[in-house]
Amino acid sequence: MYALVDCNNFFVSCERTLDPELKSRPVVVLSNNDGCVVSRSKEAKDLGIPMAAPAFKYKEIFKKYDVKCFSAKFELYNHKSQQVIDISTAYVDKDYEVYSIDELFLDFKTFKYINIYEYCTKIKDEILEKENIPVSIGIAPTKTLCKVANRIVKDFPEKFNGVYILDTPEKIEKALKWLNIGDVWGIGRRLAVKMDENGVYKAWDLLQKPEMWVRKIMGIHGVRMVNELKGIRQLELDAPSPKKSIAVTRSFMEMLTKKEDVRERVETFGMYCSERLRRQNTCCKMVTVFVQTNRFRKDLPEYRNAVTKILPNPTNSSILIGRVVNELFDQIFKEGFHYKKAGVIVNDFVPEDQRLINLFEEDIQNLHLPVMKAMDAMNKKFGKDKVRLGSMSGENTFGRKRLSPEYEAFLKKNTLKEANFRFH
DNA sequence: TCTGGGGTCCTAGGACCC
DNA sequence: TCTGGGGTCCTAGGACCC
Repeated sequence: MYALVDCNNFFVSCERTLDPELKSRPVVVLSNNDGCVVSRSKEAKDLGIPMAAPAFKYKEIFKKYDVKCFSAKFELYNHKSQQVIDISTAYVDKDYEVYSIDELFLDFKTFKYINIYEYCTKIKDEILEKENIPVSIGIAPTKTLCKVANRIVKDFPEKFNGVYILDTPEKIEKALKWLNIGDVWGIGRRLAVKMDENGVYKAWDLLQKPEMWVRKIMGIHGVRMVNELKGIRQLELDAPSPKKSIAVTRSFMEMLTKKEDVRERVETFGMYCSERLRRQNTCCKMVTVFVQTNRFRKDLPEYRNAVTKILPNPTNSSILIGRVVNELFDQIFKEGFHYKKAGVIVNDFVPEDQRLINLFEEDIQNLHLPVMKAMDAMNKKFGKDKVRLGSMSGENTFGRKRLSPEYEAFLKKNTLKEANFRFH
């Protein structure tokens, strides 16, 4: 059996660990620029605030019901995430997969004589007691069914007390006849529409369709999904793997019109990409830069463009990537537009020590690397962006509201102790 | 006035090889 | 009139996830 440990409205729960007053009140966490709702407490969900709701459209509701709003604090969430991972994985040794910032799978294949339900209840209780984070645990023979079990826990809180196990064909059938097809893991908006058009409303209905049909409509994913729902394992635990692409992209609080302002932003994004490359000891062979205007402002001229360069030599030097970013930026920037968003994406990675060097180009990556690593070490010790390149302003042009005293204290305590995290 | 950010995988089609 | 057969690699776009 697998178990899926899933933190309940994770970012909101993290906020509640800083301020117990928030308990049982409506709380939401907002994205960058305080633009969208990205986490909602149960009370906020009950008010009808949807996921990804633009905050400005819900101002009235926030005010009327005194919904507490917070800007996202990723240092905190990553830290809490690691605590939850540490507690959970102590129960299974090596058989786990960190699936996202708030979810992990545990594998109980080597546990023959324990009561998994009781065991998971202990995990849940320990996380709540030590970290003050409520979690739901779904147990089942396949990952996809774990998702179903987890859903059941969340939808019937008074009935299942945080843990549910799908361990018999009868329970599985009942669950699949209950679950809407759109809520199956792997069915997104597009597929949900197609399913509806073909009379597939519940997860169970999908199992009644011929394999050829599933294959045609959904591809190989669909065939695997059906088997997983039947309890036949198709998805194993994935080992942690280095990333295949890294992106740093931001919307700006205010639209930018000056070329040099936008340039400063993309250069900074390039440096963050370089830092993350060095953190996993890889170099990239491709760099992409994009810029775009505000797609919601139909009254202003729209422009979006992106350009990619294949590097002569793989690198993770902030200086070299910065140069490329500059060059690409000059190619696509056009005067006369109001820019709202920009980003840098790097991909096509090779390990730092296995680079193939172009015969005809000078290779200066190795000259830069010691300086870069020294910079990284200092920033790790003294805090993000303390040592930076001259082209970075060191200021974020996106807004984050004033931080609470509890959070300032948290940051201070954790400056020297970088949370060991990995974005999914 | 105000609309997030960061990933992965699959597939079809084109370019190219012998 | 008749126009092979079998591959690989790359890319863009679409779908999904959190």
